Amino acid sequence: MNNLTEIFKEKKLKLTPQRIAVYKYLKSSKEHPSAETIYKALQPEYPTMSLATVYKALKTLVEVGLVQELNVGEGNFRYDGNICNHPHIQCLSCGRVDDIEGFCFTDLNTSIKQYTDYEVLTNQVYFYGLCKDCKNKKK
Amino acid sequence: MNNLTEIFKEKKLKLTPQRIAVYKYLKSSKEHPSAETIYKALQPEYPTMSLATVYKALKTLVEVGLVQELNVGEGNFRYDGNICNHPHIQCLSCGRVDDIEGFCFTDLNTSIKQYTDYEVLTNQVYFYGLCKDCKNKKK
DNA sequence: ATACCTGCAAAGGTTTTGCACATAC
DNA sequence: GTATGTGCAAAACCTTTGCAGGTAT
Repeated sequence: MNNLTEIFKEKKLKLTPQRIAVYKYLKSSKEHPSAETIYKALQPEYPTMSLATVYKALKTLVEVGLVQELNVGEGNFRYDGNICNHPHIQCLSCGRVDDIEGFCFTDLNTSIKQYTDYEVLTNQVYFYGLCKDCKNKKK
Repeated sequence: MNNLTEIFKEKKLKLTPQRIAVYKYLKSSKEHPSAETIYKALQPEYPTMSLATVYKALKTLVEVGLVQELNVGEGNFRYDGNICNHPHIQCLSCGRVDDIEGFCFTDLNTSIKQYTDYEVLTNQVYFYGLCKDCKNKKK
């Protein structure tokens, strides 16, 4: 939350209730929600906020580096309030997306250098499988 | 090409000129084209083929495992005729997508097991950076 | 006071769908 | 001959945009 205030002040962006709400929601959630999901979740508390505003707030937050955009290949984007570089895993059965903690792939950028003539800057690693619940249901 | 014939026969799918053209194009290309790109590329030789048919052909090819779908986070899908599990890299400047060869991440599924309660099945690894051409242009 | 942001509605881009006709088997 | 696939147009999604009015600084 302090990050938000500082960075917005520094970049001369306005700290509106809508932007705060979106950021707060992302910081408190581990669900990697889509814009639509965020919009619906904030609806009760911010009934007048529009979906377009959610999209605009997300774009701004991504631009200033407070939030990261994920694309697990569903045809839409998801957002993550945790900006440190960590892999994600999606359940092929129920679609939920979880963080994988304790494993950092930043060093991969270095290991991959010898296999490409690109200047490697970042990476995204996605795993796919079956979550605990869906595994149990199958039994 | 033999794969295509065999698998389609086995799954009782029809081997139409359109499906063959899409598959052949993907096998011959290293560009990881989108549906639109494939459609335009095949236009001269198949002027009556519709974009919807390209989409349907791609869906079928992905379903039977002859082609893989990529999502580098552009808001659309790209397709790859090379189905073995390899990482991709996209240029943040010009948007091109290249294969990274000589590096296989299948063993990552095993190494990641201790960090998640999912049953890990597959993964997708994307790198982002600057390609040779764009690096040189900047100088 | 004013530059920036919101909310609405409309537009833009990608992918899917329904249906009549065509074609691979 | 029949089930499946194609081509067209329309629809369904997700995301962006333009603009008038509102608000944080």
